[in-house]
Amino acid sequence: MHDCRPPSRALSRWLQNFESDPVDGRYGHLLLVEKPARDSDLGNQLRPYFESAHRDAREFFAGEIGISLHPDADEDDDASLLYPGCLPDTAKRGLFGEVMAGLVTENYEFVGGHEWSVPIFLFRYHADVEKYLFDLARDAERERAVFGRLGSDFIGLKLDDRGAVVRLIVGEAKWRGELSDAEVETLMLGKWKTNKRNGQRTRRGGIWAEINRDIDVPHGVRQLQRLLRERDRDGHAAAIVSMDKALVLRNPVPIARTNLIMIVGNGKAKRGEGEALLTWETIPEEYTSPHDLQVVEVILKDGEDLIDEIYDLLWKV
DNA sequence: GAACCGGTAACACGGCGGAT
DNA sequence: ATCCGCCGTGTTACCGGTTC
Repeated sequence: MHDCRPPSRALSRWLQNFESDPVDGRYGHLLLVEKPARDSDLGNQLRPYFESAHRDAREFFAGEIGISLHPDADEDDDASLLYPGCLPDTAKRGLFGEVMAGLVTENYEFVGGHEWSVPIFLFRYHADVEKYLFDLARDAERERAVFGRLGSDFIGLKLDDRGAVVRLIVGEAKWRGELSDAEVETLMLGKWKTNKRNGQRTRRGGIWAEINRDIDVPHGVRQLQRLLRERDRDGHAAAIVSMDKALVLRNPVPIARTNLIMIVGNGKAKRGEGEALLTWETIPEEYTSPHDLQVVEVILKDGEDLIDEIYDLLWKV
């Protein structure tokens, strides 16, 4: 289980927050900007949280692929094959965004003031990672791109005092090396596509489209429930039951939901002080879902260096 | 019904050319 | 010279349509 508290003090030293009042009680916007001087020890301060977030998947993949996690396993080579450090850079960037989504959810106050908990991360369901690791373990030369996780990137829960789930937070996390205006627009609205027949250009996909059409109880909830059942059946008995009620096909019991959009990356060169990527004064007009919306933007400088540093540190002595 | 083709989806980076 | 917008690259899986 994921049991590491977010490193609050490290976060407040690292990031400056620009918080704005919720709009209509249902839209929250939080801008987090990296402060000029990054603490040289920051990687170490974030490391326990990242290890906690990836622990389930690491154990799971090691078992599936047939690699021992034991330190004196006598096969030093195995260390280089271990999740998540062995993944290609692009995959690590994506993972970083997803872990950060959990980190900010647990650490900052979001729209509605709910208290969120992230019992476990869903990284083991990153099906293509498993295949990548399997191939890599048998052919060290093997290098290729890793296909992204399908479905929602991140699920968090709000539990009542009996431990039942009363609200979900469903997150979509994106990393981009350069958060230019065009890049953000593409991210939110989708890529330009040209219709071959009439030559018309339209945008397709994007975060807005994805989040607007997402089903109320996404597949990630089933995955989360399976994980809880396997890892901590007794500790989360009430949560498992309440998720069952929401997941049945006939007459499901609805669970309130908050959507989270998490954009993390390097700021564009000509970024103004406190400048946000998305509007915060009003609910973005592209958003049509009835659920509450929380946007978090994390603006870094040379974020790749930090990501590489963190993932190099994980599970190293 | 099986086998094939092309297109789309998801993830992110790299490079080109034009604008500042 | 630098920044920015746009398009192409690589990967797996699944969709619909066409052909045998």
